[in-house]
This record gives sequence, C-alpha cells and structure tokens, in this order.
Amino acid sequence: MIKVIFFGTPAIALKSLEYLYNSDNIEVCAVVTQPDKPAGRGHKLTMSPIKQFALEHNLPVFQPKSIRKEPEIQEAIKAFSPDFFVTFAFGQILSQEVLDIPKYETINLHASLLPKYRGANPIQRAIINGDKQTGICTMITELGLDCGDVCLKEIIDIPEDMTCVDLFNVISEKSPELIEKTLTGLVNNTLVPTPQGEEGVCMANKLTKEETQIDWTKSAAEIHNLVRGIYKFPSAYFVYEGKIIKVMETRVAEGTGKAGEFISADKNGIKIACGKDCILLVKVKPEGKGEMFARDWYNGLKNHIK
RNA sequence: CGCGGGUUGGAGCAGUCUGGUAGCUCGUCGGGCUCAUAACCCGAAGGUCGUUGGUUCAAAUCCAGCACCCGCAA
Repeated sequence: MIKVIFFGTPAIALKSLEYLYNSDNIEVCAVVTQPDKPAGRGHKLTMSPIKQFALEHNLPVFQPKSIRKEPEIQEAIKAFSPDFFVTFAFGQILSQEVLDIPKYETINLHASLLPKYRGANPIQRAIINGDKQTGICTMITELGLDCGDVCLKEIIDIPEDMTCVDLFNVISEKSPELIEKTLTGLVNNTLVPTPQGEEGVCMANKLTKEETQIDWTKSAAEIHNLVRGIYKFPSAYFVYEGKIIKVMETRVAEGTGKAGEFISADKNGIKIACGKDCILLVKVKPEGKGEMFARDWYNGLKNHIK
C-alpha cells in the first residue's frame, strides 16, 4: 500500500484524486487544498472541488494559506508518514521542508510536454499558440517552477477546433493512470526520471486582461486560436457600443477587408475582417445575457451595422 | 449583506422614465416570382409581457415581495 497525500484545488484534479482514492494499492491519507474563498456572485464562501470530494469521503483536509509558513500543518501531515506527495494544480509553492516530508518524492502532474510551458497556464497557452500537440507529464518536484526530472509523459493531439474545455476534459481523464503508473514505477524502481534539459524551455504565463480582448489586426487563425484557447473562461471579447461581447465560437472564413470591419451577416454568423482572412462569429455572449448564436444577436441590434 | 444587467409569440430585441389597441429583425407555415434558391415579393398563424400581491376606471409600464439567468470584481 502506497501512502499518498494529495495536493490539489480545482476540478481538473478531481478525477485523479478519485482514482487514487479508489485504487487498491494506494491509500490517500489526507488532502491539502486552498482555503475556502469568497467567490462568485454575492461573494459566498466557496470550497474547492477537491475539498468537497474529501469531505464526502471522510478524508482529512488541510487548508493552509501558505504551507511553507505553517509548520503546524507540516507536522500534521508528517504524522501520516506518507510515501509520496502528489500535487496537481495545487496553487501554492512548496518549500524544501515540505518536500523532505514524504519517504520517496513529491510528484507533480503538469499539463504540458515539459520543458515547454512551465508555469500557470499550459493548457490554454498550447491552444492559443496553435500547437497541434501537447501532453501531460509527471515530474519530481524540486524547488523552482516545474523544473524537476520528468517521470512519465503522454502526448495529446489537439484537433483543429478543440477548445480548452475539451482539452481540460481529456487531461482530466488521462492524468489518473499516469500518476498511478509513476508512483508504482518509482516504488518498484522500474522508472528512472530524466532531466528536462535546457532545450525548448518556455513559460506559460498568466493571461492578462489585454490578451483576452480581440485584436482584429491579427490573423483570423490567431483570433480563432485565442477564442477556443480561453473558451468559457475567461473568454475572448470585444466591445460594442460600450458592452462587452464575449466570443464563444468562431470559424476562419474567406474574404478580405479592413481589420475589424463588418463584412456580412447570414444564418451562419457574422463575418468580420481580420489582419488576414475573415473570422466568422458563430456564438457570442453579450454582457448580461446568455450565450447565443451571433445571428440572433445581430437580429436584435437596432441598427444593423457594425 | 461586494457592484451591475436581464426575464415581452419559436430565437434575438424595442416598448417601461411620461399607465390607455403588442412593435422590430428573424424563424415557421401558405402563396407568388424563378431553370432554381438559403435571394426577392405577398399573406397568415403564434404572446395569461417570469411569478405573487398592491395602487388605479385602466398595469408589460408605477410600488412591494419571490424565483430564475447573466456580466464585473474576487
């Protein structure tokens, strides 16, 4: 029985926790997640999906504000004498004292083919950049951002119109087994982690507000990648008559015109000229409204000119 | 008690301030034009205006409560 303490916060890690919890040769002793935070409309105090699962299955939960600075919690999880820490989108940086706790290692799952896209937003960055492939890696956590030796990796193809939500789902599905294989491989000594090397190192920085606003002078392909790369959250947007219009679905289309210029509207959507080619807006979500077909939105506009 | 927008035929909206016959762009159905059409022309059907109560001769519209949806912020 491999004793594991699971560190994670958002929904993407949920399947992995569940899988480990149900696994016959792994025991999840405890869960560490971010503190409950006021979130959503009305600022209701909200617990992370990981905490919710832990509570439902009577797992001990720890919620340090910063685990590096809370020795009591470090002591508490040390008391479980864990073999491994498993981290997946935990959201806090660990310290050496923490990394020293488990008998073996701290394993992190990172959603990219390291050393590419170290950091905060590997999934969205891969799509925004128009990559045809990305993947997931398990790695030995060391001090420093996603720089430890890689244990196992799995390549994931990114089809033309895949959104970040689709990719989230694929990663969420594929991660559990990769984590389990990594743990058993390390215990049985059948797996030798390999250094990442210096080649191809790049960071996946957080998205800024400016990046999510559509720049019509970019090519239609770039805009399409942005839209599907940040689909649902936070979503690409433009401003029309003072209102934020989120763009939920697009297609690259033929045609030319001055960047940002309205070309046509038909039942397929609204066509707008970009720096290169045209973009067809298929679904949009105006401020204060629900998601709708671009055509419907167009129908409701007072003056049918953009 | 974080700030704000919304709920009107099948869809998207206007009308609400200044109470008095239900409007617009589409869709649907029927007819016409056409070699043909997703294009154009003519016509029709389809709405207890989110819900409950109040004010009034009269409420989509004014007042109060409730429900649901959404944007910002975190």
